[in-house]
Amino acid sequence: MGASKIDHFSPEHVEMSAIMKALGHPARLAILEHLLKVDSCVCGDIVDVIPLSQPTISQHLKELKTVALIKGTVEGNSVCYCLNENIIEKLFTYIGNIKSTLVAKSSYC
Amino acid sequence: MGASKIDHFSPEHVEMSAIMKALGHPARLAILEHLLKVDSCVCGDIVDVIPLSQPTISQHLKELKTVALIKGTVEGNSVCYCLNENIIEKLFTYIGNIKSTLVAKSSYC
DNA sequence: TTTGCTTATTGCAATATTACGATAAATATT
DNA sequence: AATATTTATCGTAATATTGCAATAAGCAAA
Repeated sequence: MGASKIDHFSPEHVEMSAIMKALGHPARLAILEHLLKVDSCVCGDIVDVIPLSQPTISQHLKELKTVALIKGTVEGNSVCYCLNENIIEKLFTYIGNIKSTLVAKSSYC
Repeated sequence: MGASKIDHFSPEHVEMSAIMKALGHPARLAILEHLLKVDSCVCGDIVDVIPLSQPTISQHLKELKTVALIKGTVEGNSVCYCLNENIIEKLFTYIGNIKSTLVAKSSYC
């Protein structure tokens, strides 16, 4: 096969894993942090900052957009990208739940 | 090409993205949550709980082990898997930093 | 030591990802 | 209108991932 059998898993697992997967590439984490660092959302400069070609960056941005980790709004000639706080929050909450359940549990091996 | 040019990115981005990538599959999230739910670490039953074959589960476990999200200790016949709190904590901290920076920033588009 | 049980590995097919050159599409400027 | 600028898409090659049947490897009893 090759494709993951996502129909066998819960919607929450499918959604969360898609978000994690989108963050599962150093370039996409670098894009995320760049968007965080830069004050304005004007974002053609991502290509200048990250050592990958313009088409590749565009593709990575698309993947981040697909899971709604970022939003992009057209602004004249260029496109302004910025982070979507909601999705980051969702991810934070999910990991936080795992963490606290784990701490409460304290059965190790 | 095809392989990601990880040598172009910071060690932190490489490490964090590897952890995220390991969680970027519904089966691996399901494994994680199962380990969290079950009180004992005795874990041959993952195969019974998740609708994938034994070799596939074994492979997913290996990926989680590679990034140290889980630990596995041999226990007689079987292997006992459990979560590694440190890595979960690390992930939580990383996302938390992004989140709080984002909140403090409040420049949207 | 043979048998059974549990987990890992191998080999392979199907599919997905990564990366980029070439090119298109859309808007700005001249 | 012609040109420049910016971003997206297409096409393609290289590599990685996903999944499983078959099989190996390791240990526990009998």
